[in-house]
Amino acid sequence: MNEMHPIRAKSGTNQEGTSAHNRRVMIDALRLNGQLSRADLARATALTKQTVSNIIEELESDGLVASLAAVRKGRGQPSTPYRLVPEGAFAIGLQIDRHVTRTIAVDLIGAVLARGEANLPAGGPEKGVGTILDLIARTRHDLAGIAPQSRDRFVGLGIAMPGPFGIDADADDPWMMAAWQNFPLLETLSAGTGLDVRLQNDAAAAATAEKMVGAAHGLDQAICIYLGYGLGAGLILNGELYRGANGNAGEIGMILSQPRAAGMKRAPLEHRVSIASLSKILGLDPADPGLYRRIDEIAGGPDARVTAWVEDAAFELQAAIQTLESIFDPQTVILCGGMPPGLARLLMEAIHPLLPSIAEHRARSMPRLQLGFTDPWAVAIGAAAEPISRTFDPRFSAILKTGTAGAV
Amino acid sequence: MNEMHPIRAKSGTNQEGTSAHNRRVMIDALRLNGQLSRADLARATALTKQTVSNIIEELESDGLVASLAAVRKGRGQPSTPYRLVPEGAFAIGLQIDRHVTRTIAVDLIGAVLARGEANLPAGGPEKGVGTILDLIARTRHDLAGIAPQSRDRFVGLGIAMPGPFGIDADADDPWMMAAWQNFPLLETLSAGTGLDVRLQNDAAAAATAEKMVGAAHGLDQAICIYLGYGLGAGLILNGELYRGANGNAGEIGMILSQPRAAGMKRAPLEHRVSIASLSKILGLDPADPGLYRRIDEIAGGPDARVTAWVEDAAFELQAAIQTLESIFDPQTVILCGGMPPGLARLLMEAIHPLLPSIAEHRARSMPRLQLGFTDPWAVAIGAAAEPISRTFDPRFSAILKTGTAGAV
DNA sequence: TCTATTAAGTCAATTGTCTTGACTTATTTC
DNA sequence: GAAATAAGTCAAGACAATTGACTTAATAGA
Repeated sequence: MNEMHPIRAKSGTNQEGTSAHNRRVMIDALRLNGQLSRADLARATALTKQTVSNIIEELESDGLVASLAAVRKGRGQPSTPYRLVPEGAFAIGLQIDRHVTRTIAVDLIGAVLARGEANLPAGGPEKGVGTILDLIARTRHDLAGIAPQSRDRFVGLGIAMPGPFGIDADADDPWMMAAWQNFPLLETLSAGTGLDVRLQNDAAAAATAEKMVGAAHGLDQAICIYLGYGLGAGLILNGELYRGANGNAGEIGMILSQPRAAGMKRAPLEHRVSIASLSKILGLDPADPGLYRRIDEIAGGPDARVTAWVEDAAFELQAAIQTLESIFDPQTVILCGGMPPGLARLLMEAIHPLLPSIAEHRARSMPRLQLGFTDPWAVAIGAAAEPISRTFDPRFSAILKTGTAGAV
Repeated sequence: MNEMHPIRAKSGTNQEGTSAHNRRVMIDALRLNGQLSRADLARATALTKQTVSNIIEELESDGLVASLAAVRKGRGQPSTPYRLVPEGAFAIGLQIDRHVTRTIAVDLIGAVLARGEANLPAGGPEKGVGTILDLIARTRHDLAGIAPQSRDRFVGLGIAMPGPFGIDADADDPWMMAAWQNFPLLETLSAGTGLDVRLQNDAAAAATAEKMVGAAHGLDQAICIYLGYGLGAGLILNGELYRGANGNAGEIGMILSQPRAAGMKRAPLEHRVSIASLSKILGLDPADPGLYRRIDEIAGGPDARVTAWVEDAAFELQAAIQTLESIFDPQTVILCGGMPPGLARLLMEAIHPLLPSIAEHRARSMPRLQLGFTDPWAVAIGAAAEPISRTFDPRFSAILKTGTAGAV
């Protein structure tokens, strides 16, 4: 029917989908609980002992899990716990951040094994791609020195860069991020590295990092506010990063804040709450490689400009947090970003007390707001964690026949 | 391991999960495309013809799908299209809305077959439950008159009432909604009706209605703003209603709007954008059963109070829509609610032009904002649609062994 | 110290579901 | 009228989880 319109339908599944899901569930359970016996896994996943045994045997021969010494605990045969093998998989993360690009190599458990950094030449992607490919090659080489088995065990290359994507960007953007967005980056890097390449915005990457090895580890509903050069949020909903219809979900920096007084105009939140805005106030050059150190110095000794910025940013963040809580009803909100830890602490202090919200409910067992990574490398780590997550985390689309199944 | 802490893990799946998913996918495809042949279904779902044939045969013998006359279209054997059988399943929806309660009976395709309404007696749930059970019984009786087969084909009872849930509510709430929330409603109604009972807030129910039979039909990423006595949003993310950690996602009425001038305090959005706030301004009694008619009359003839409220509400809604677009990057935003259509039109006009946002992207093919149901019955329809959706729509949790699988 | 109990884990057969490839049927095109 | 095309069926096969009995190895209790 409907020759004209394509038929809209979700994909079906089969035994392969079942098996792939169950393998992912095992890995996820080991990631969350550290180590579990086959019997533990059977109970936790509602599968039978036999099924778990078969899957674990497979995963072991694939080099993804390994057994530990048997433990005696009470009556019955001692159990043999299993753990993830860090060297079971590797991924590369690439951050493209205006004037600088960073690479990170991580293993299956998200541990950072190698990193690299380079300045991006002026002139946009045509020139920058060479630098990037060199940097990736160098990082892979470094990684091969530490973990020779990595050569055959890459699951992908994750890229993080500032969003939003697919929007006609400001012409006056000095960093030519618009040019980067229009450049066929995925195709070029896929061809240049032979890896499976995906793109996410930097806030999403930061959230991926928090989920894999940070404050959101084990949480299924968490909102990560990422305060870097810009402002964004990574949305972890039902255990997965939410991307929206066009991959631009979480662009809270583009929210227009209400005019605060008559005559004031609505302005994007990012204009008040970002390292870019702070740099502007401090008269610093955002291209300065030592920017973070400079900000750290200035923020350390009391500085009226910093205090005013913090107050203003905190005012907006209070509202943003209250808004996000009202909309998402998350388990927690995590503030992270590429900023000096001292500045992050000032912000956290200024944000408290939080505005009242539905987050103040009876069942709360976790702080409403937590501080996540403030390391400038967190985005690159998240970029690297994305292929690991995509390949090994249980998710709906991994079950479907046409879903991007990954390789588990 | 970890005797103290329960093991955290997702559930595994098996052949049953596979089969259940594939059945749901078939039903979903027929719902979206109206009618499809087995071959169409095989192509659309990536399953084999044989598998589709087996599943369709089963669904047909279960009375959920039926064949239509064969159609010749080009070379090859004519195809036999299948469609959903409306009488294949039925559900009851119950709306509890302060002074009034409504019931709706729908079939598999979401068509309304019976409805009922009653005033809720003062005195809260202890007294109200009797009224409700009577009303449900009456609706089931009416339905049995139209569709005798409904007796054996109920998939559940969906309840919608104002949220948020689990929050210590205002003591000065004149409608005793807090008492309703503390009352063991699900248990009582489950025992009283023998049906599977679920609860959602009214905005979520409105979104469920839009998804099943309204403006969000076939959309996977849509935000429904529900403007009724209160204000809320129903979030359709990846084709499913998002509930948040505690079932309170979408409570945008609780967002504290920024002070608009020095000296003004932050106030919940709901205080400006709701029928409650309009009633207050107009000096109307919200308990008046004729409230909507009265508002319609007043809004019809130019009225300065209405104009001022519309302007104010539209100002806030502009910001709310821009915020939601920035956060979710949805395909569209739908404004719906329990208000006179004339008022809805005034609001829609006043909201335009929309504030700029990432929704203005290159690939846009749908209006950023659409008007959905303004029928006061929409929430009850959505409540009734929820069990249908839960039972027949493809979703992750339906695949899992311990997921609430429903009965497909 | 011996025995019963408990729990982990394996073995072999079974079941349920999708897949495969050949086949039948019905229609249009040339 | 023959060839091409597409829908749909048949029967055997493949795959993955399940079942129930069994083995192994520990502790608890008499």
